[in-house]
Amino acid sequence: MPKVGMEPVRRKALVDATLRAVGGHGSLTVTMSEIARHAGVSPALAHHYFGSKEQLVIETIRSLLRTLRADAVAALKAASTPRERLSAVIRVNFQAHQFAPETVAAWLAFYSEAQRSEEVRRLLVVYARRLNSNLLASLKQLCPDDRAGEIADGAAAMIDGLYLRQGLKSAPVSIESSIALTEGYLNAQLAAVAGAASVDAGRQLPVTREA
Amino acid sequence: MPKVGMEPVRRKALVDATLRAVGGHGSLTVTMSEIARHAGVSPALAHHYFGSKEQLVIETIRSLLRTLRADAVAALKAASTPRERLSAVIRVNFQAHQFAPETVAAWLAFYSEAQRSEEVRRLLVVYARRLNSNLLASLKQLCPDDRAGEIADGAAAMIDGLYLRQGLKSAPVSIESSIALTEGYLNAQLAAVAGAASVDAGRQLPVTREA
Amino acid sequence: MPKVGMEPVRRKALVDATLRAVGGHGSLTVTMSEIARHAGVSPALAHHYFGSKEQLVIETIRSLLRTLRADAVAALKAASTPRERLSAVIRVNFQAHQFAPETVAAWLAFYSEAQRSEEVRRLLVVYARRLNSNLLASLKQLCPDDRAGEIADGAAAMIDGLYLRQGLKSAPVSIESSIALTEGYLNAQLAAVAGAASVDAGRQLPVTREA
Amino acid sequence: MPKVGMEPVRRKALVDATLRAVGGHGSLTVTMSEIARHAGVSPALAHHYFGSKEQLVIETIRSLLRTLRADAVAALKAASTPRERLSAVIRVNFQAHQFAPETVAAWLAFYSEAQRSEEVRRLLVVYARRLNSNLLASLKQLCPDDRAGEIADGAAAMIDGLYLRQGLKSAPVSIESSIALTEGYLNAQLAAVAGAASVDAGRQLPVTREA
DNA sequence: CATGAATGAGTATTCATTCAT
DNA sequence: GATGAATGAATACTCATTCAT
Repeated sequence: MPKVGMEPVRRKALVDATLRAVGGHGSLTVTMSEIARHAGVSPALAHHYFGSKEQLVIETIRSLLRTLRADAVAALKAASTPRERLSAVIRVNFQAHQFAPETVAAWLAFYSEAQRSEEVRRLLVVYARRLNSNLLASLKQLCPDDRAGEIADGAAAMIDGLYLRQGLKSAPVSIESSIALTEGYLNAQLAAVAGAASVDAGRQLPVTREA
Repeated sequence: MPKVGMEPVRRKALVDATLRAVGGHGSLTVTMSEIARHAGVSPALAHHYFGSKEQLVIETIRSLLRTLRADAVAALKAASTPRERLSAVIRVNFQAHQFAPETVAAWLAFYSEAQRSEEVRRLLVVYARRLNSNLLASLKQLCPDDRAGEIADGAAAMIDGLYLRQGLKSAPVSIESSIALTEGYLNAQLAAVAGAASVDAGRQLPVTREA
Repeated sequence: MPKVGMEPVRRKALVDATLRAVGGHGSLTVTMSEIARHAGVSPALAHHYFGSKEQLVIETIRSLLRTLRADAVAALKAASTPRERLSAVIRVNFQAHQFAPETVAAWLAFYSEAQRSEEVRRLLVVYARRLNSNLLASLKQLCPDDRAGEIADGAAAMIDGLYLRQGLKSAPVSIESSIALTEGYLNAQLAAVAGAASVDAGRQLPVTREA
Repeated sequence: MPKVGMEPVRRKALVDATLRAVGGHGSLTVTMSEIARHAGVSPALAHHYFGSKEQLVIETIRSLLRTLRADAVAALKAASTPRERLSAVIRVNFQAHQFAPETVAAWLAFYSEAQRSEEVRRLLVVYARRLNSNLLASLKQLCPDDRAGEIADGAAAMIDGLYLRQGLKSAPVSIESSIALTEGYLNAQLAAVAGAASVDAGRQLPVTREA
């Protein structure tokens, strides 16, 4: 006996099932039947709610990004200095759930799908831009704008690369090491900027412009 | 009009066609027919020479890695100092052919496939290890072993991450910027090591051990 | 217009269609499409319900053997003496449906398949054993055990051989002749046993042990 | 360097290879490539000499029957009485080579093929008729014509049936048992005829009409 | 709300056969 | 005389999707 008000429950179950199935399988070649089985419903129901596999996948990516954004917002709120905010961003990206092999595998599959689906590509670009701008906002308070942009690009690339290697499973880079590596990058780059700044101190404004 | 001695010609044509087709399509869901069409032969011939799609894909990855290795060997030979060798490794990875959107897309597809095919995973792990050890060999001549390991991991991650972003196409990180970013990372890390070394100069051997 | 509860209907239709198609074609090289057409459904549905052609064939053999067993059980129940039971077994094997050219052709195809499929071989061995033991049970009540075994083997071989010839179509051995031939074999063998027994009467127990 | 006069050599090699391959595989689904490999030549050569797979198979059956006939002729020549000739026929059919699992499997495959190929059917019918007439010729010298016909049919069926069971491999009927069973059948039937004849002695001519 | 039933459109793979050399 | 090269046609099997219930 079908109950009313099941729609949000089913939608969430299907989205979660998709993430799990795609993650477990490592690609979007999972069948709708398998996804539906994970969610404990019939494949027909998945179509009923999402219209197509493509849409279900897109909703799943959206959901993943939503979570990531919420986590980032929460972490940023708890940080008080620019440097702390940078660490917060890094921590969020490497938190256990995101860095789990399953999730990483799903990310990979989505990146791959981005080659074909314009909408998926757009979503991933949005994610990439947000990561960059999160880093940039804090970095601009610690160094000149042009350097900030470079460092943000470098840090973002390193984060993504650490994900990629995690996807190969055999990579010996743990969560802690990943965080340490990224922090180390930021420290070294900021130190270099600071060193240059102190040399140039007579001609240039201090780069730290804490709001 | 069949001619003798076509086997190597066809094999190469098919491997190239696979790279192109997978790259263009962004995933291994390309059909054998499409690959064969790219190579100007019938799908049956692809099976005749490679036995299965899986094997054709594996040969294609092997071929890609072979090229990359040959390029690396050549570049390393032309470099004379450890620091130059590091730059050589970076340059090879970002050279135009490797960094072309098509090739990058193919790489992504292969990484995704690694989740399912043990053999593909093994090949990619070999590549990852080689990149690391290429960096490591030079770094160990410029800084203590433990730091060398960390810097190698960081640089490798950054390289892979820059690839990933390249795959999204909308990323504004050009070949030159990618190289600059990675070089910047190495410079900053090595500078940090050198700074620490000069501070510790009384207790520690100089880290530069140019052969 | 899909109706619920169709599964058993479709399964039966497909099994029947397989028997007909294999029988008509004389070998398992019939295509799934042809079988499905016989059953009035799509090839995809056959796969949906049976998973593979191999399984569909196996289910078909199982069904054929099930029918044969049920017929044998019924016929044996109606017989009261050992000799009548022997006749019942013979009659069942040569009844019109089993001896139809189509069914015989299917049997041949299955025997041939037994060379490749272990499971098919097992099923046919089960059938062969059952035929033997059906004959043996009655024969043991009419003659010594060792003779009973031989006669059972001979009768079973004759039955199978008559099938084989029926498969060639041009053989002029009708159902009635087939039955007469097999009955004749039993009569002659049992007569020989009886003759020998009466000669040995002084030294040996009577072999007839009617229950 | 191809040699002249190879044609008969190649033809024989291919026919033998076909028998072996079909026997080993248990059906005509063996590929031409496999047959050719067995014969140590290219598939193209098989076509060159036989035109098609169908023709190669037919030639193979023809060759098998030719051998069988030659063996029968030789065996019959060595026998002097009708009863000995019957034994000779039986012995030939169960001689080691004919009764080898591989050969039996090939026979089965041919019987199955007879459902589709008119020419194969004709060949097998010829074989069946010859077996019958070989038996019949001798039987007619030992009993009245109508009884001779029945006994020949029975004996032929039994021989074929023993082949069929041999094809299932698990059948415990050895060459010797098979011969004994068939001889036993003939003995019992002939004894029955003789018994009836002696009873009818006053009205009927003696059935033994040794030439 | 939910699903069993059903299929069309595809896809890798196989294989007998052809042909230029 | 012999074969490597090549393919068209076929076939089992898959899967997203639809629809009546």
